[in-house]
Amino acid sequence: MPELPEVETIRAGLKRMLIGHRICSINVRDKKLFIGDPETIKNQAVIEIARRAKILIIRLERSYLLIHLKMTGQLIFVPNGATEQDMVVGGHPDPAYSFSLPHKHTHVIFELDHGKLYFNDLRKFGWIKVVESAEQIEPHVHTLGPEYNWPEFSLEYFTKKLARKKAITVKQLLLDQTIVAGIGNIYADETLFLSKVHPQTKVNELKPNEIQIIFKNIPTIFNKALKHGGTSSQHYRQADGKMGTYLAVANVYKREGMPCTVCGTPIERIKIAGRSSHFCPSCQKKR
DNA sequence: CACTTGACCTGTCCGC
DNA sequence: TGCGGACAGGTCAAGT
Repeated sequence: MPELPEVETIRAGLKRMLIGHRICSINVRDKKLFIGDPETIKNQAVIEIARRAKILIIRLERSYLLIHLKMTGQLIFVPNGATEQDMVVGGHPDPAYSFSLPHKHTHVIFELDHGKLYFNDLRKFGWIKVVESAEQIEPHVHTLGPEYNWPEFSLEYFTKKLARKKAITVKQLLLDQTIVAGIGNIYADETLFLSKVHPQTKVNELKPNEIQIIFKNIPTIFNKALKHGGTSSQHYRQADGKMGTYLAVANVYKREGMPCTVCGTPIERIKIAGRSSHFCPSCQKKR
């Protein structure tokens, strides 16, 4: 679930809370999710926190921590002196999705001089990796396409990339991280709704004006999601444990059977290449 | 090379 | 109530 807006929200939160603080100790409870030697990052201060696509890059004095949350990963910081009540985070209307820390899905605990950073991941797809130089980050980012707000992500670039695709649908295209980095299932659906393009439309059937509209709507959706602190349907939480609020303003994602916000037609859900895809059959006509 | 499928995990939900 | 199976969806390796 963490897509670009979610990871960026976590990055901003961690930056606010962790910069300048020192890692005192690391408790790795599941070694499978932690690549590298935890001892090497001990006593290093946090210098900067960056992001590339859905990967968090925490720069320490002599090392980098790379973190991918995949689907159910969480990074939550709890300051020293937090009360028992502060420890119960989540804020989900269903108490089953609120929790205190640590719990059975807490796999790594970073103890800093002013509090603890918890890495939780129900499905254990996420990972944390320690590297010693910027060069060692390269293998993890070299296949990624540009960020949505880089000058490299131009209409010309986007059109050119599309021209090399044939068989795939526009939904699959948006999920392809080598074209533009950071889009996942939620914002692919939301972008296509805003663009009035059916998710099953083949890439080589897109009209030039549709390509232009999709290109323009990618930043629109990302910026809207960032404003809402991301989408918390279940697991995603911000770095302070709070939920994101995008779901309340989503047009199609998780709205199967509910009326389209534009025309009232019930939203439909279909499978495209194994992923669920939500769309309005009236606003997004198939062809 | 373009594209598809399966694997990685664990919890929830649905139908019988 | 229990139980099997589908589903959640980011990414990569392996297969076509």
